[in-house]
Amino acid sequence: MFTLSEENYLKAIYHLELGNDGGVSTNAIAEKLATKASSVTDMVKKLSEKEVILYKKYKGVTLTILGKTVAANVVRKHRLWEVFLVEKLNFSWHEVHEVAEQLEHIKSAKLINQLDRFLGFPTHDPHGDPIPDKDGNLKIVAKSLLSTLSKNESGICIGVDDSSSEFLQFLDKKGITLGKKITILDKEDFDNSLSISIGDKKLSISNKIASNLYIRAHIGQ
Amino acid sequence: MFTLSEENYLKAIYHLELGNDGGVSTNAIAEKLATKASSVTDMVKKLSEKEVILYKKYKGVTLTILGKTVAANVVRKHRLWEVFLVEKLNFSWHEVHEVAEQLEHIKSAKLINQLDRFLGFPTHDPHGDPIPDKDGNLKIVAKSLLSTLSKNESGICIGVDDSSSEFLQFLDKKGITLGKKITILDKEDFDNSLSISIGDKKLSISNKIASNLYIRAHIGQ
DNA sequence: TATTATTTTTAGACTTGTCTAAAAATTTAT
DNA sequence: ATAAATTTTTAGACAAGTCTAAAAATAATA
Repeated sequence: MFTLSEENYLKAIYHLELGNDGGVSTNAIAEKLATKASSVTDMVKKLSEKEVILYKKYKGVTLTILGKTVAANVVRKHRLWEVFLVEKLNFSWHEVHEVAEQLEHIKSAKLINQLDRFLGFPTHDPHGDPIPDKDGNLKIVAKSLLSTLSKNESGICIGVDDSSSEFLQFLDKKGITLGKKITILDKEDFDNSLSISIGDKKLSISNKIASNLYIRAHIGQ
Repeated sequence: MFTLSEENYLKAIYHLELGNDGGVSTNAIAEKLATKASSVTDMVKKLSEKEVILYKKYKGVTLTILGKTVAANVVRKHRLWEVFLVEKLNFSWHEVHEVAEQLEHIKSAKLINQLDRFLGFPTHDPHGDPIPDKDGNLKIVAKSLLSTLSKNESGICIGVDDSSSEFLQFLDKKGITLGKKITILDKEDFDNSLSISIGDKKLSISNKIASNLYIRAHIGQ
């Protein structure tokens, strides 16, 4: 069994490993968890003894199979709860993270299995991130940034890169939500801003926005 | 804001105050929380400084208005989650306590308000205990122990006194659940056991069982 | 490659919540 | 009302998780 703190470390390392291939540095973990490098060193020794990570002094860490499973399970719980909050309790997608951070640590296999069933076995959370299955495997969907599409191409909005509360609230305001079809009407060369159609609306978005929206390719009109 | 441990102490004191009128003793709290009296003394000092309890050395404690509100809110969350687990996730009433003990500490006003709405503003948990409202008030329903009814009287099963897992599982097995109408068919003088009808079944129960079942009076047949 | 800069670890301290053992206060019983 | 039993508090210790400051290792640079 793992403490709340241990679970948070494992989750942080899990996310960092997905980004950078190879070992995860002490400083990277410290930054992600808003803690100090010395605290990370302490915890990393403990997790190493529990055989959920491999650790060599000064060489960073990697998750073991066991560690990956534990971490993926925390992520699974986090994302299932996010679905619950949005689908059943009418939370907006920018409000769910903080609460899911707490709910992800509730310990009960039956709870999470029944929640999964209750929600209809969702595969993605409200931000478009995949929900690991019971064994920690996740279904990767080929996705591109909206900014990489060309004029007249279109796709379905399936996720965000930046999931900060500010960005999500911005998208809400513009009416950009998961599952909507987006078509590139025009691209401006001088600032790479885009004219797009979404639903029955047309709007103009900056390249920065377009570089934070993931799109699944969509054939046909 | 209160820590998990502080919330558990407040909840224990809250429950003990409902039982015994007057101050709650250090030992009573220690027993309820399965901890040592010395630990209770430490925590009680801290809670006293936070002005949620009144504490005089050697004289036991009582909750302040603030303390009562905080405690009732934890109980409210506990019981709402229990309803959720039973009504939405198909838990049995004997399985909910352990999970609700964890869920009751999740901090989010929106979460609990929306959960309340989602569940249809329930007034009682799956064991028949009242759910405090947002201000900590609870609706007391006049109730009697089944063992106090006379022959040919009947009532609706509205709760249990002993909510141990074993007792609840026993009731499940016998088909005794909340909301069912129970009629006393006969009382045996020598051991105070009862013949009752519940639903379309007849069964015999000991006095011990009958002294752990709460009944709301039910006029007419 | 020698020196500087950065990263990581160690050493020691602090907080929270707990414990044991002993002292003090209160209650009970003779 | 005094002694015995019980309850409660104090004093000191411990584990988990964190911190600061300093030392050690690694990486970068001239």
